Amino acid sequence: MDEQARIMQALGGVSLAGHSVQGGMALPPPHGHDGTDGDGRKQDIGDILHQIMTITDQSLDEAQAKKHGLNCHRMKPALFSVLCEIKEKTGLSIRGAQEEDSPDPQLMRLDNMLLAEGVSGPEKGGGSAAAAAAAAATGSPTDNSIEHSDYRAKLSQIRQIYHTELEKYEQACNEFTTHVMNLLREQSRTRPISPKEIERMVSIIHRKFSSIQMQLKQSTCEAVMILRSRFLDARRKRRNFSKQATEILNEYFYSHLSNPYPSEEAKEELAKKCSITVSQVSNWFGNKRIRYKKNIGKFQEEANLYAAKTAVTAAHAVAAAVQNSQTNSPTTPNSGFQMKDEEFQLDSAENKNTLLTNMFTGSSGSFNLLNSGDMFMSMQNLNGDSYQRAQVGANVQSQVDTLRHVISQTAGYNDALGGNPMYSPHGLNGNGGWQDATTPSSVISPIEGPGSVHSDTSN
DNA sequence: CGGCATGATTCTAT
DNA sequence: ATAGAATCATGCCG
Repeated sequence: MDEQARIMQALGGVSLAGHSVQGGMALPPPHGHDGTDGDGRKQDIGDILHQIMTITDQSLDEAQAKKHGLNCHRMKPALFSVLCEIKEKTGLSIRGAQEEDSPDPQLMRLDNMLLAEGVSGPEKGGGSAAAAAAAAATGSPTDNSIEHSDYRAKLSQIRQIYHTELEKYEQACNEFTTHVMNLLREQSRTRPISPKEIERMVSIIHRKFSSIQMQLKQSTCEAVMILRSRFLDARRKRRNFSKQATEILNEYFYSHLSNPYPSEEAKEELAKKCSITVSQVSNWFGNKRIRYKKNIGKFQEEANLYAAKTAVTAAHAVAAAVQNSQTNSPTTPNSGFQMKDEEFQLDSAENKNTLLTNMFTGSSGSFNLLNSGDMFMSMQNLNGDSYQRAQVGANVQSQVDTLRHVISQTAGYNDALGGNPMYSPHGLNGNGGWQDATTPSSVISPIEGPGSVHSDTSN
């Protein structure tokens, strides 16, 4: 554009002095220069070219002075009228080139996509905090923002680049437009330029710049598409959870075998613990429940393993609790989870219940896992026998009753244990479904007294 | 490479 | 909206 300006200036400044062409308008060749003396003409052209080439050497003042000189030239009005006349004749053909600027469908598509992807349009994010807020606003909890944080971060990066570039282009466009308009206005003193033409020139410039913008938008769209596909691929690609994560999930599953439906809070906690998403936790439990149910026998070993693990964990916890019982306020050991909801505390109590039962039945060293309600349930299902809860319940019950007393004096688990002395395994019923499947274990009535028979015992 | 394990997705029923 | 069930697709291991 510098060049263009220079040339325009050169033409405006030089052409009249050189008695030649001005402002791109064709003039009839001056008389006497009809090719008879080729050398002289070449000389003239050479002069003009030289002047054009050296125009940059002129100072601004020099150029202004020259321009002023031209404007004041006595022949200027005459030339101007000639130019007007010529323009009258040629103007029509120029008009024909005018076209309506209909909205480009491709550009519209790009715009729509950028808008849909949140690249253009109102500020939807930018920062991760804002992204999280947006996720929360759309109704999806923290899950989405975690899952998509990487995607969002990349998207916001693209967005930022896009806006920076767009701004740059707009600025450049405005600058150039202003410059051209000034030039044209300036030139309108020496040649006829209507405001409409200036307008047209501006629209041409804008079109050129919008085509550049379109390229930018296209590139941005491509970047978003690539990001998207990569993100989706990554999501589709299955990666096994870490061993630790699987362990944590299994621990929870088997310690809540009676009702393996973690609450939202529990899921979030598990997700955090396992460094996975909440939906992954949900998937895992969904898969686990169904696969466990399908083939309990296959999972028996695993169940035993985790029950033992849970018991050991609880053993440490209770041992600590008993040790500290004299001095400490009640603590809530909870199998490694930092759960604070009532439901989980109850389950923790269940674990202790198992442990203490084992301890008091003399099965030191190896745990009598069958005394765990959940484990019992597992065996029952494995054998396909009817659930003889009452018998075993009584067996456990006597021990638990003893223990309740001890515990109530030591760690303050009175409520939890008192509420569920039977260990109430809301387990698989005859139909192969978990009893009270949709009811969190926390709803296990704390009012039920010892020996009361839970409704699901009939299964 | 085959077969099983497992995480994800989809469809259906509630 | 959620769980169950079926299914897909990939990871892993012998």
